[in-house]
Amino acid sequence: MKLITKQTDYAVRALGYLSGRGDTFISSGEIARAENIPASFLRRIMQVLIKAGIVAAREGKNGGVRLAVNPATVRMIQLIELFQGKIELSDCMVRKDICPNRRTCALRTKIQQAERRLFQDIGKTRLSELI
Amino acid sequence: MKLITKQTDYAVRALGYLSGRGDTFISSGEIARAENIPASFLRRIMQVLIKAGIVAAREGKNGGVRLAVNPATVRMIQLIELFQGKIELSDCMVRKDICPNRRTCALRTKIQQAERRLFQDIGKTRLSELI
DNA sequence: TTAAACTAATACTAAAATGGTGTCAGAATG
DNA sequence: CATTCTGACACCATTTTAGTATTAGTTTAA
Repeated sequence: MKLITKQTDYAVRALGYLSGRGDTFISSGEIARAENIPASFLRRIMQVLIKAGIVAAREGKNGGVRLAVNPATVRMIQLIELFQGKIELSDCMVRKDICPNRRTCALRTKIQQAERRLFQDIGKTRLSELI
Repeated sequence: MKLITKQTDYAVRALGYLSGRGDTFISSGEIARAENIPASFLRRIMQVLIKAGIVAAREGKNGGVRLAVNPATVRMIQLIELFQGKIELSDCMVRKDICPNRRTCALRTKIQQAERRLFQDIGKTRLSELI
């Protein structure tokens, strides 16, 4: 059971790398080499970050990517949801039909409690705190 | 992203059912019907619980399963690890070679914090609290 | 003005995890 | 001895995750 997939992990590392490089555009290739991430995989990851507005891209030679926001405004929960989808915990919260005694399902309550905590802990952590 | 898979979910529901039935042996089939769980799937799940010593089985006609331990001693973390494996969070904690700057990896620290909390919240929850 | 170094977009494949089924054997019971 | 169970697996389908590749288009610099 993994809480953080490679995509999220790679994204954090790439963003960390970028945050140390100011305003200059860095190529995905350079990041991939430096952080030991498969290059084409990282490119796809970058495109997600670009569409999310977290990094900005510049095409062409000497192009690349750079942070588009202050690292203090990027939260782990945003990255996790971007690459792993919303935290669902268990189907019984999503597909309400499958749990016969849903109303009194105590597991559900417990799990929701845990969810709230998880949001507090890794969720609200800012990218700036990681670098 | 899911914290609880169906196997774990089914296991909890089955154990909940058993906990209301005292010392008599109940067939997997009956539990499956009552809790709306695919029968053969539940059978496989029960075998795991049996091997883990959480339920005891009796073969043959009028056989079945029953709780082998006090529900208060069964913790969610045990069930999660049984069916979903240990909580690993990210590879950078497991395969120490892949993260180049592991020593100062701040994500690692944060994630470990979250892990501890997660253990407290759903992990240490007792089966008896869920039923 | 063209080659080189980039991103954009997306299709594709491989591997692993998850969810679910089926079967054959053997034990207990009535 | 037929029925109702578990034991022990092998098998399959689907989804998720990881990773590769390809074609097109943009920018720059020689």
